[in-house]
Amino acid sequence: MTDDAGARTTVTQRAIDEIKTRIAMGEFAPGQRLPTERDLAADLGLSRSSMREAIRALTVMGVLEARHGAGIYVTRLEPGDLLETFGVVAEISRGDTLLHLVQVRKILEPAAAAAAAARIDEAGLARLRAEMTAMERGTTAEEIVGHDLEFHRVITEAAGNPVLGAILDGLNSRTFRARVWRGYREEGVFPRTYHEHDAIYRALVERDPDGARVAAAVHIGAVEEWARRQRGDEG
Amino acid sequence: MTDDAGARTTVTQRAIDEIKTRIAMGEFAPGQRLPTERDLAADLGLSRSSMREAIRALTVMGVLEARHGAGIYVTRLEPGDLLETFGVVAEISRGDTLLHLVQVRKILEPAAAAAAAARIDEAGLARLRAEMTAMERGTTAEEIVGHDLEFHRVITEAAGNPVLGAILDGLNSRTFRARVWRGYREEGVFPRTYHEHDAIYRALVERDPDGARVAAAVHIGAVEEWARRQRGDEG
DNA sequence: TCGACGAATTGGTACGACCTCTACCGTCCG
DNA sequence: CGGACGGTAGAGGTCGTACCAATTCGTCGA
Repeated sequence: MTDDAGARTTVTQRAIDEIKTRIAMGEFAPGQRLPTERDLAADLGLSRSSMREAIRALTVMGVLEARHGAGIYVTRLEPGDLLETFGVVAEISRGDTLLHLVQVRKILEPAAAAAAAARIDEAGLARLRAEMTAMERGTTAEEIVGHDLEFHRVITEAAGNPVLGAILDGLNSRTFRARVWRGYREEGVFPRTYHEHDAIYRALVERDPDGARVAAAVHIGAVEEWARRQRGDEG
Repeated sequence: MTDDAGARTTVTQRAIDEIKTRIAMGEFAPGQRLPTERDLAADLGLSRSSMREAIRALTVMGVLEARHGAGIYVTRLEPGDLLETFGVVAEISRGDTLLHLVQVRKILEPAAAAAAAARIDEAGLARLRAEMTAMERGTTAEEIVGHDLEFHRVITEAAGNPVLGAILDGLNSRTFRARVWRGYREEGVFPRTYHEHDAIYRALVERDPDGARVAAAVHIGAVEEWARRQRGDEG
């Protein structure tokens, strides 16, 4: 994909690619400050307006960070920064895509649970216990969902793969938000969720990767079933 | 997550969120045409420059598509459109993150292969055969990598989950693969790769999900091993 | 009837002006 | 002498206008 020599492409797009390339080449290192918008525009031979569009795009992508009055900086380029847009995808998606999202989660979450079983420490287990009880005691749907989300976040963190964690974070946000709107308790899903979480927790305590994998698969399977029923009448 | 009433946030960011929300709410449907930049800016009470930045950001995200002279349209909002930025992550990432990316692929690819085993048709199998022979006959690294990429794409397509396919596509982005293969050739791994692909292919022919899963895991495992060795010494 | 021209529309680019926030530095007071 | 205050230059944020370029579509002429 050699850039076709400035052919039919917008100036802004070229600027985006240029900056991206310079970062990939190591010319702009993580955390480093970039030249000013004005200098950068002059350097690439385009107007500040266009340069700003390019910078904004890269900012949304999580590659750059603009600090008012201070300058433009390259982010740390960690998965969490770069995969933030993943959550947006989940939020905008509708219909069958929602189901597909859950199915991907059904693949990743068990793997994360298995990895976590081999690595989680006592502090992590304690956090899981705390989230579980907090979830039981929660009153508002939003509160309960928040602890549910945190429960999963602790596990993905313990899995030790930030990329995996960032993806699952994005995947979860949508599912859980939907649950808030729908009202969690209908159909008595809440107690079942507790037991599923408990099963995952116990497997982690026993450092049983396969047990954790299965328990997580069961849990997400239930979510998938829920998503399948909801399909189509949302968004 | 109620938008904090125009607190400390830039005008452009508000515009991005506003459009995003309207799409999520269904006010702007996939494929639909939006008002003109000028109207949109007036509607949200900001300048056209700022509105353009917002639109550009959403364009890069794969949510909008601007057609010169024609107008701005919402994309089909399919996973392939939205997850295009995922490839950027792979292009920019370095060090440990590269390893983490491969590890995620190691989770997803076997699952995709297993799903494909149950669904792939004769045409798909024929394409796999074609890519394998083309890869054998290829001369340049780029050519070979292209067929390798296509081989995997056929499988993920057959898996029937566009989200999964889009993620794996991003993980396998050209630049990323090019970097992998650059080092690969020196070690004469080509023949081994062929055999690994062949193992996957045979499992698919026999409609053996578990066989396909294992074969794919072995294949990606080799890539992971390579990434682990390369870790750290690449810009 | 149909094709070509041209005006209106719409995104793309460029300046230039001004505002707001940040960081830095010199001065003044304790 | 040292820390707090305040000013100032520099950077991003916003705005408005003007003009370019691609598309669209209606109109006019062959």
